[in-house]
Amino acid sequence: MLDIKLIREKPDFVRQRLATRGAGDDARIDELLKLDDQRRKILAEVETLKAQRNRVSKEIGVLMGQKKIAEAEARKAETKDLGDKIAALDKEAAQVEATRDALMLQLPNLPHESVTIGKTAEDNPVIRVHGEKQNYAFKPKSHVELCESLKLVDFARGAKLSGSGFLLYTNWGARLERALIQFLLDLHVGQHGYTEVSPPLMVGPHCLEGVGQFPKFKDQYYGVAEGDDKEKLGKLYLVPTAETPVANIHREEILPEKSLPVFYCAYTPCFRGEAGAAGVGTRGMIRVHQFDKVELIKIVKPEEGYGELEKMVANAEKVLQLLGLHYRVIMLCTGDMGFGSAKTYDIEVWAPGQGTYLEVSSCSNCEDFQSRRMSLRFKTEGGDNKFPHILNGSGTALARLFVALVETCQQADGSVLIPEPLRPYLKTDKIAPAP
RNA sequence: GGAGAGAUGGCAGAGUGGUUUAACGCGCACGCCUGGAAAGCGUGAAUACCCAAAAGGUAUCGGGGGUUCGAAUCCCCCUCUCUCCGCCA
Repeated sequence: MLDIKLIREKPDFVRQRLATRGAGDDARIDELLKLDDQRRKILAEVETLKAQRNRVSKEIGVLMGQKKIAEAEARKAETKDLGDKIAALDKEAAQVEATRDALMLQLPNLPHESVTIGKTAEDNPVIRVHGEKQNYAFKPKSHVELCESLKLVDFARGAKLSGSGFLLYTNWGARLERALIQFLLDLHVGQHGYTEVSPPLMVGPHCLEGVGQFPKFKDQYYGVAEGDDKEKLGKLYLVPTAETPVANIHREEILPEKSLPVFYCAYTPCFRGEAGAAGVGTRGMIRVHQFDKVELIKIVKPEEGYGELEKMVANAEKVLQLLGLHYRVIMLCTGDMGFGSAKTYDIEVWAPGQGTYLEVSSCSNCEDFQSRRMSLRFKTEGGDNKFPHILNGSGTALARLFVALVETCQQADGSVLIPEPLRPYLKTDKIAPAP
């Protein structure tokens, strides 16, 4: 959520920054300014009336204490209609405020000034490249072939259970997935200073709203567990990413300044509807409805936000470096960035069997956009309350890391050679076809 | 799932319709006192919003609604916590 004061004071600046995303939000800014003005006028009026009522009520109390009943009754009659006026204005103010707030929730974050202006993914600049595409003495197979021949994933039976886009990992495939999760958690917790958390996999709508996934992308997520009484319990949603529960851990809190920065690391499965997305339903593991991910979250002071973003990207890159995978880091241009982000880097790993780069990590600084939405603040030593920057990054997404790993490490004989750092976790150095 | 109890400031805890402007205490910050500290004394200290600012005002006693001139207090609904029973990985 943007700062209403910023919109009030610098509407042209806000309009101009929003325009770099490619959406015309001018009408909405105008509407917001109008509603904001209305609300303030009503408030000024109703608060004056309330002050008057409070004063009279107190006087009546004093008269009652002095047993001057007749006088008290007279004052009561005098102020009888004050309450009706107040109730009407209160209602009006609440309506205007609700409309204003609903509109506020729909406005995306302002891109940071360092972000490249652009429209689509083609405008995303490549920031750096690590390693290079390997040469194979044979034609590298796709992960689908490798998974079938090595019996790592049973695509057909996964689809039988839950439809296309759901994976049944089997035998060494299941073990590789588990080994990767463990490897990633140990790396970030042991080497990079994150604290591991294991959050609920279902969250209320307020958490999705807090990180900016609601209200705009409501049909992307799986709603479940409506409970006995739908009206009563409301809906819970399967987490689309660990960011949703973990970034919300300190919602509606005021943290002491000395408790910052907070670094969290969490493994969860991620559930996504992927409604209308290209590639769902095709074979393979590139785009699925459920995948595993290890997520990194940072809550930091505003002045540290962008420094910490660079470190977070480096933490995610370390994963690929240790596994010996070729990748590149790109910056998302203004038109391609997510709703809540002010600046985003994507890490794309090379998958030789696919002949493409796959996005395995997305690291964003949302600045105070999310902390405003969830009302998370910290108190400075000077006693001021401020909104911290909240950062999120994948470290990394698993299904695609799995793909890049088996495709990159495949051998001429059809086996997959396990990278050194992963061997203690998988307890083998090679996955070979059954004889 | 059943029964009961509860939710008040950083903590603890009074407060059953009107000087409550939320007592008393502990803890915290600052000041006085002191060689320095403790004790003692004094002052301050929540969150959001309105107002250009200051002064001031409004709201908030788990959340929402109601009664009333006036609600922490009375009524209704909800959420959460604790105890006991049942069920259960």
